[in-house]
Amino acid sequence: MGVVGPGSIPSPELLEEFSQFFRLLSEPARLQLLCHLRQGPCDVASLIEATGFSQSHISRQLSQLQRAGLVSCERDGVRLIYRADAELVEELCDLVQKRMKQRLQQQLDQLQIA
Amino acid sequence: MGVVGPGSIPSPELLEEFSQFFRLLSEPARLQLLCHLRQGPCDVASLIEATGFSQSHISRQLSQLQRAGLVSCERDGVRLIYRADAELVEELCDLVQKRMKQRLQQQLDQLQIA
DNA sequence: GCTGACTATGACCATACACGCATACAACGG
DNA sequence: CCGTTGTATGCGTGTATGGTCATAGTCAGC
Repeated sequence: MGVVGPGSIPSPELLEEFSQFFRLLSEPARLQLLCHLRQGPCDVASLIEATGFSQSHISRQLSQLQRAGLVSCERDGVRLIYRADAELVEELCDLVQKRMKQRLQQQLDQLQIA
Repeated sequence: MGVVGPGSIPSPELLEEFSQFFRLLSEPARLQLLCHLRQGPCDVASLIEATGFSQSHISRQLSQLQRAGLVSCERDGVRLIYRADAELVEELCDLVQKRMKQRLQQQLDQLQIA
């Protein structure tokens, strides 16, 4: 039984925290950055190159992810090397994807019957 | 190794799907509705009562959740009884909460040292 | 069919925020 | 110290969407 599960209603504060967290992942740009960083530590220039976003945008998104503890950085001279810190995001995505597959399979089965 | 994990960059389409899903959970109102429904099937009137939101708002949010397969409904005469369909959301929230605790504990430990 | 209860939808406003541009700030090399 | 390079931030704009009100649709009973 989880915090959201049967038997309990989370406090508004907790609800707010959850939603803020999920909001971070609700932006393709941020998700994309996380994916790239998950391949290994990476400097900002590469992220700009890989995503095509402006430097200022990248910077902002990274700082948001950093505040949430999903990403951290260290200096290498004048530039920053970012790294993804938690496998949490992958676990979340895996769960979601598993569910997506289930749903599609069910819909397929429905069509088989008809 | 997951879809987001080391070794792969999800396609833009998949990225979009993930973000759309997380966007659903990024709204406290929807999360709240899910929590209530997770306690058991529930009619709309009760949800309005419990959340204080307008009927139209509830209706819209529920239809979004329904499209995503997180919620379903059946008629009881003229009214609709909604139910939460997947334990997925609870699993997601549990993971996030576990991570939140970890982070807070780490910060606590940092303060203990100083 | 008409009426009344319940739900969905169109129109609308307010706000949040994704982006880019310009610029200020920080760190290294000369 | 000053220029160069790399990163953060103030500002403006456009778009998406949360939220409400009014209204249209849907179902049961008379």
